[in-house]
Amino acid sequence: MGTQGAPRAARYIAAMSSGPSAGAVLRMSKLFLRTLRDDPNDAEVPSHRLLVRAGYIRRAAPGGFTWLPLGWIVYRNVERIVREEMDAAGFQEVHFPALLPKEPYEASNRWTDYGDNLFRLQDRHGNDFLLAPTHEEMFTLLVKGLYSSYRDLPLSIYQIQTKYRDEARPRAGLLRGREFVMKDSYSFDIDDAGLQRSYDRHREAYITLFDRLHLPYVIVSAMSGAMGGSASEEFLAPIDVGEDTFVRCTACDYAANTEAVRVPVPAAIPLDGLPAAQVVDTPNTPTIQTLVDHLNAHPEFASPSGEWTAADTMKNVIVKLRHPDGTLEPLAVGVPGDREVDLKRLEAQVGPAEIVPFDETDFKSHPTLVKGYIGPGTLGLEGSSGIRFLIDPRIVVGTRWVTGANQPGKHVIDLTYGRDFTADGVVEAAEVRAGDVCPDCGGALEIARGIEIGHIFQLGRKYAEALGLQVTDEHGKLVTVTMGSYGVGVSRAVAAIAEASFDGLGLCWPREIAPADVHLVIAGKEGGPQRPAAEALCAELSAAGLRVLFDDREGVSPGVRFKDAELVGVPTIIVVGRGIDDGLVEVKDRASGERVDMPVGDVVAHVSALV
RNA sequence: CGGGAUGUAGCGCAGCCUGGCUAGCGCACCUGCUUUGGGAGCAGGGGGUCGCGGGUUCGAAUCCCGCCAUCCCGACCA
Repeated sequence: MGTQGAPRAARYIAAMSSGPSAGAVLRMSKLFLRTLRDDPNDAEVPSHRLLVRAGYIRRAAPGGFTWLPLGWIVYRNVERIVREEMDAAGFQEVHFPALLPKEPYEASNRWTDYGDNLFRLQDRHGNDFLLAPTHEEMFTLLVKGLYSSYRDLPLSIYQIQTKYRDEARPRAGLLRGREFVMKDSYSFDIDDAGLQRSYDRHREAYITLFDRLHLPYVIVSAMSGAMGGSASEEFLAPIDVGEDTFVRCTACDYAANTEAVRVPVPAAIPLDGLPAAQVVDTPNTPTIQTLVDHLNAHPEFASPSGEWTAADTMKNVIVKLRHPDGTLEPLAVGVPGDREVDLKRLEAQVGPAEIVPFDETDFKSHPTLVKGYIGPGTLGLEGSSGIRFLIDPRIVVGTRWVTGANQPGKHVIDLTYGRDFTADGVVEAAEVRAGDVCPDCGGALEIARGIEIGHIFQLGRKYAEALGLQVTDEHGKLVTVTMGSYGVGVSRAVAAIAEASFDGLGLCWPREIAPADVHLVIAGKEGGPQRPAAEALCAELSAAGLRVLFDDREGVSPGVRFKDAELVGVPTIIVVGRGIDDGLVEVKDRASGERVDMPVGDVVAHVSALV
């Protein structure tokens, strides 16, 4: 990505204000650091385990961590890189409070839509406040207060800020806390084309950013969830401890969050000549498996393919939607019987409503529903139950199904969509499986896990409308601004980088992220030539602008020093040991484990070339 | 929010079932001596509201009740 003149100045300023402290020396004899020999009991994922063991972070609260000196250096390196790339893209930094009044969030409905994940509190007067989970409302109001013309747009501004979410279950250390740092940007444009350009600029900036952070990523189509809005993509680091499940095509570059996967719609089948639907006795078959077994055990029910399978059946699942205003609405979902309804996918489609189970009491209040034998006849807004009925996209005109006949012990065979039944709409709620068909190329999909490290949204006009952000266009008419929002988990990125780079010995940082360029180790008898030689080398490295972590501790055995150096994960380890009598020191690459002896006089040039 | 497990020194753990001396071990820490290329040895030492609150008992780390926290699996979410 190219950088123009003006951004370069911004880059310089950012580097000056929070730069990587060229030439800094951290002496381990003085450093506030204690490494742990054992894994902390409560840490499960590698990044959490190693960051605690290596003395980078320490748990301070449920879902909250204290950064120790090494960790804080690493954190600031990540933050600096994020800032530099935002500035380079021409975005401007602002900073909001985290503690905010409720009113803007009431205007956007997020005070309620965000649910229990929002930290709410009151001041001494009983006024409601929140600890912001993201800042769409505040950015919108800020722009509204200052700008009023199309001439001022486009605009993209960002902040790097502590965010709060009352997670049901904080876990995995830095990967999911209740307090975390996020970079959030917002774009403001006059029209959809402008929004698309702003979105694309952020997308490009994120690609540059994550490349620079040495984070592997997959860009997947996503749902926008509680943020509202339409187009949305996630940057996922494909790492198994991640909590996001996504699919990717094994043949083309299609990738999507499971919630956003679109099922290819099959072609309709002509209705002419299809067999008529018939109601048949299927006693004691309330589940798909019992139904399929029964059909196969009775030859009079001839299957078109020779043998009945769950895929020949249609399963109708009833749930309730709880809308943000608290009202409950029953909803029927029809999916092929060989697939479960994925409640997460369903919820993503019907948001902001939540899914709650349809229980025995609900069945009693809907007497036309026969549990285990529910079928389209009773479903639908026009049906006898009046329950809205949504179906899987695979159920197209001409497809035939075995499904409930709305009588105990009876099913209907060859019930044909478009002839015998219809639905109120289509919904993507069936589970996604490995091997499913790619909607782009028809290849096979695979399922993988990832850590969400970035998320970009085209919000559209939701917030601008709710909060009245309008500007005059070139004709002097008021138009509502369209917005985008773009997040990067900064503190999470530290853990994600650790996850992407650690090995069996410890952390293994990319150089620009690492707390130092070199880890200088003294390995020799106290009083021997090693210490003075190491001190001299340390001074030279520092003078050359290299950041040095210097293990100058006394009375520490070489084994401990080596283990600590590997655990801490600085990319280059220099050992001043027994070779010093011949003027040699050992230079080891942390990642590859390669070590070479070289004349002490060559070290500065060697390491400088790596940086 | 459901199911399970756990909570004892900075970290890792034993003790609890079957209540009873001063609550113990390893690592880490302090002192001394030895050791110095892969988490050293010996000797001595400091450090504990046994998660919190209530109860039973002559007596509670141990038994009972409640709460909190942590981890795992679900549910939910950046």
